[in-house]
Amino acid sequence: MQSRTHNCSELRIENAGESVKIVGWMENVREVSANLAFVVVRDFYGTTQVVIETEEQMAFIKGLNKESTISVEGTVRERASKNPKLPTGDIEVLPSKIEVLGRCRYNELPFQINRSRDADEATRLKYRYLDLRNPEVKSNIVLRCNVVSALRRAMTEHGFLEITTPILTASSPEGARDYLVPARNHPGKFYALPQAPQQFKQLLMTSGFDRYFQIAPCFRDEDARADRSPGEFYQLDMEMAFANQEDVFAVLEDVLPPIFAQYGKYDIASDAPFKRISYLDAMDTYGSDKPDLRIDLTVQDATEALSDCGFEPFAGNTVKAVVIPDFKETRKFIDKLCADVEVQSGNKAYWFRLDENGEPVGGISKFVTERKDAVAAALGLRPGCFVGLTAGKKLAAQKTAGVLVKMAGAAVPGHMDKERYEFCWIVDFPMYEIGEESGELEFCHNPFSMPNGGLEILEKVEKKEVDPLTVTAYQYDLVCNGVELSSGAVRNHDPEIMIKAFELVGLGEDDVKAKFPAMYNAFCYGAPPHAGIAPGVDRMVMLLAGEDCIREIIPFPMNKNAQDLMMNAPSEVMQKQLDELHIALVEQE
RNA sequence: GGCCCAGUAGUUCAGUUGGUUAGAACGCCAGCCUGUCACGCUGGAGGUCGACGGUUCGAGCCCGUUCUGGGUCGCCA
Repeated sequence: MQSRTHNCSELRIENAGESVKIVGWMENVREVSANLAFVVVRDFYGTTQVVIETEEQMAFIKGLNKESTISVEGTVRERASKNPKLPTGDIEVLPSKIEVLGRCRYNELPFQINRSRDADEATRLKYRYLDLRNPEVKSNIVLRCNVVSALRRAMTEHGFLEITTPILTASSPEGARDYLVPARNHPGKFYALPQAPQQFKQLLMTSGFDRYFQIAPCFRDEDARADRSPGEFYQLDMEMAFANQEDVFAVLEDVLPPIFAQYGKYDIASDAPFKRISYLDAMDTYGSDKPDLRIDLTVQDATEALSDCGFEPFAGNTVKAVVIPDFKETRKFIDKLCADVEVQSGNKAYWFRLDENGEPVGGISKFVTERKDAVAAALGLRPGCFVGLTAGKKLAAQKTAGVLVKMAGAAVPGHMDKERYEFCWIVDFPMYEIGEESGELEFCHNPFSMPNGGLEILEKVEKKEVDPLTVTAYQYDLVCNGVELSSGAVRNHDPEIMIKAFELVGLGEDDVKAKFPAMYNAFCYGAPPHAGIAPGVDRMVMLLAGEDCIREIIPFPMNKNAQDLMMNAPSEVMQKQLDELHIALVEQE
């Protein structure tokens, strides 16, 4: 006989009378009397009820712990009392033979399978193979498979070739901390795991491949966040030759909406073309370069109206305001909102309200009362308005206000249309910035991006005709519901412009050659203009699943400290291994 | 590395101003129950209150240190 004739979600009333064999985990036993019990068998596909009517079988089942795997041969029959809530609720299997396939040796599990999501996370991760038995947990992994498969299909249909690039490669001088791999045959030298296939894909373009993509593993040794797993993650990495920003946008605007519509928790996704917002506008209006366009609140400037009002934290600072009309929430609600903003942003938020007569009340209202008419005019206030305020250097005030917008949007009723996916492109990122530590001009993002204006604009900067801080790059982010899904750029494929871009930050041709030898050399042999982007697969699946924590959509996640509690990684290794790799450990202080 | 939150039964949690034997639900074990499906009923076992130190006649509760986990800032070309 076959190992099974049907899976656990297949049998229906039409199968009544058939001889079948099902296999799966013994999820539950409902013992109704001394010689009547119901056994729920669960496999990947669903559950099927097995009815126990003989004393012999009853004794056998009672000797088994739940979560053991069993096979059941028997006859399908119509249930005496049906369960309309289950697909297989009309039938049950009357067994002729029950076998144990894998005994569960424990009658108590670390957590109950169907409630594993409530359990302590460290325990879930240690027993991830049990956690994943929970259909609710498993479904996110299934979703991930479906999304990756759909992305592959769509990219292939758009003429992209999937090409794999090396995992063991060279350490890159800039960017995140690398994961290093000691080279056994080269004492003192190291490979690095790629932070992204960035240089390889640009080299593919230079090699004459026209459209490349890859579901690429990326490795960065940086600390975790709720939406950022430590160590490793996946990107839908893509690059197009002879392409500009619009070409890249067109591909993703074609590929993503159908996938979001089909696999997303919410049915509505933005139509193409997605809204485009310049970086500076995004920071001014939303206090964030990843705005959540489902929220209707925005940031206003209140520096002129309030910086000299006598409230110490505002003095000499930029002040930003988030106004919420017809505000009905309690003092307790406001305090929690401000506390949450502080935790999230690292900066304090302040507030006052206008009562029904338009008088400032609560929070810092005593600093506002004298100038209430001017403030109301500047911010467009009406009686009943709540005014959230942030202050600091311009960027800090903006970012804190941005956090306030997102938190208030989510918490105050009526300001967020949650059940949808709102995409936007953030464009025109600045090419340069003044580094906070160095005080010198530095690259804002990566140095591979083409400046808007090309060589000409850089020469003008050199001649002091143009402020370098006003130069923008063909650098863009794709944002969905306040999540940075993706970052990309039109690349700088011209060695001359590359050198000029480096010269402006005090570097030169030698630095370009030293830092990116392969790419620089390759570009000297005739490179196509090219552009690309790399949407994060994990973040995308997180959005589609409606999960707030990245670990929920990763099959075997690490904890926040980059440990795999199930595999016990990282772990110590044998001295022999260290010797082979020419590694000597020193005592840490 | 900084800051915030949490740690009490196998699991999720409650625990009053510091005061008798630390409770509930689920799970587990036993008994009962002939159509359950979150089965039901009765009973039972199960605790170094994360660890260490302190204050006190007395600490799950207060103080200090520390460990673990999560969140966040820094970091993430």
